[in-house]
Amino acid sequence: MRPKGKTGTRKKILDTALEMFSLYGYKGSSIRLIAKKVGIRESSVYSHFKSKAEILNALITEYKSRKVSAEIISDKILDYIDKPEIFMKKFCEKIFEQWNTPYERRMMRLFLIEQFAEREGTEISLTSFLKEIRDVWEFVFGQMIKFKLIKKTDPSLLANEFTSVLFIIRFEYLTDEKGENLDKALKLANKHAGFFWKAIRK
Amino acid sequence: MRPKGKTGTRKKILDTALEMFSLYGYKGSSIRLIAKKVGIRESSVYSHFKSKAEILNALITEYKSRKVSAEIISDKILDYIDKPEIFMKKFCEKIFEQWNTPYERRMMRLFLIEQFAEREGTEISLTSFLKEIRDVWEFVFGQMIKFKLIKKTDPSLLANEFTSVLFIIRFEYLTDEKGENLDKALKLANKHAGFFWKAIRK
DNA sequence: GTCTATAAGGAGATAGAC
DNA sequence: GTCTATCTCCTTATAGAC
Repeated sequence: MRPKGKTGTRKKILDTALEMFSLYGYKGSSIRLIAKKVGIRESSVYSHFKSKAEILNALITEYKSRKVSAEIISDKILDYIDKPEIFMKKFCEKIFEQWNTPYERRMMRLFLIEQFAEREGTEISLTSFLKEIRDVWEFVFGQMIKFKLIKKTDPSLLANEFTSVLFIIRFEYLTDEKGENLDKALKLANKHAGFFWKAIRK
Repeated sequence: MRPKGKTGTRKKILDTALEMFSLYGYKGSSIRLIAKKVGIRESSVYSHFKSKAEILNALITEYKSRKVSAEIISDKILDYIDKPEIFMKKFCEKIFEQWNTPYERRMMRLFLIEQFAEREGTEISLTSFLKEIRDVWEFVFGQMIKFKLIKKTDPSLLANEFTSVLFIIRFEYLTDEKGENLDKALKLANKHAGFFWKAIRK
C-alpha cells in the first residue's frame, strides 16, 4: 500500500535536509551529512533527487502548496467575528500554535536564511510569507468596518499594523529549536491584541 | 600618517567580506573570492586575519561597538518631544535614512542570515538588534506619559508596538541591495506613526 | 605584506555492480 | 534503491621566498 516506488527514504531525506538547512543554511549543509543522518550513502540520495538544489526546490514547492491561515479563520473562531477583541485573541492562539510546529519553525528559518541568496528557479522572499496572512486580515478588518464594529480606517493599514507585531514576536521566538517559549509568545500576542483593540474600537 | 602597519587592506577585506557574507552567507563566501575581489592572493588574507571566522568576528564586534539610535534621539528632534506625532515621524525619517546605508543594510542581512547558525565566541541574535531601539522608545514613551502627553499605558508595550512595525518595514525593503525604495518605506513608516499617534493620544 | 606552492580534506556528482 | 569506488573541483590554511 505504499505510494509507488517509495520506501519512505525520499521523505526522510526531505525532513533531514530541512532540519539541516534551517540550522546551517543551504550551503552549510552537505549531502554527505544528510545521507549519513538518513542512514544511507551519499550516492543513494541521487536516486531520489538529481541534485542538491532539487532538494531545496522540493521543500519550498511543497511548502508553498499548503494554505493554512485562511483555514484558521474559517475555523470555529468565526463565531466571534462580531466580537473583534476575542476574535483577534483567538486567532493569535491558533496561529502561534501552528507556527510552533517544528516544520513551520524550520521553514520560516530557512526562508529567513536563504531569502537573500540569488537562486535560479525557486523564489524565496519574506514578503510572500507576510502577504498571505496580511491579506486575510485586510479582508477581516474590511468586514469589521462594514458592520461598524470598529472605526473606519484603511483596512490594509490595519492589517499591516496588526500582523507586523505578530511576526516580530514570531521571529524572536524562532531561535529556540524546541519551541518551548510558546507561552511567552502567546502572552505578548494577547497584550498586543488588547492594545490593538483599544486603538480601533469605536 | 597611516595607522601603524596598515595599508588599508584590512579594511578592504572587511568591506568585501561583509558584502559577500550578506549576499551569500558566511559558508557561501570563500576566502578565495574575497581575496580576488580585494585584489590580493588568498594567502595574503592570513596576514590580516588568522582565520575566516576571525573576519566574521571582527565585523560583528566592530558593529556592536557602535551606538546610534540614542544619538538620533538626542539630535535636533528632541525639540519636538512635546509634540509626539511630529517626534515619531521625525524619528522614522532619521532612522530609515540611517538604516538605508549599505553598511547597515548588509549588517542587518548578515544578522538575519547567520543568527541561527551555532557559532563559538560571537553571539548573533535578532533580539539584540531590536532591543537597542526598543529601549530608547520605552524611555521616550515613559517621559511622554510622565508629562501627560499620551494615555497612561505600559511603556514597554508601547515601545514594542511602535518599533515592531518599523522593523517589518525595514525587513521588507532589505532585499534590494541598492536601497532604492527608501521613499516607499518612509511613506509606510509615516502612516504607521500617524495611526499610532491616534492610538495613544489622550 | 604579498607572493608561489602546496598540503589535506570536503564538496557535489557519476558509473556500474548487486 | 542501495552500495563501493572514483572523479573533479573547491575549501581553509600553512611554509617559506622576496
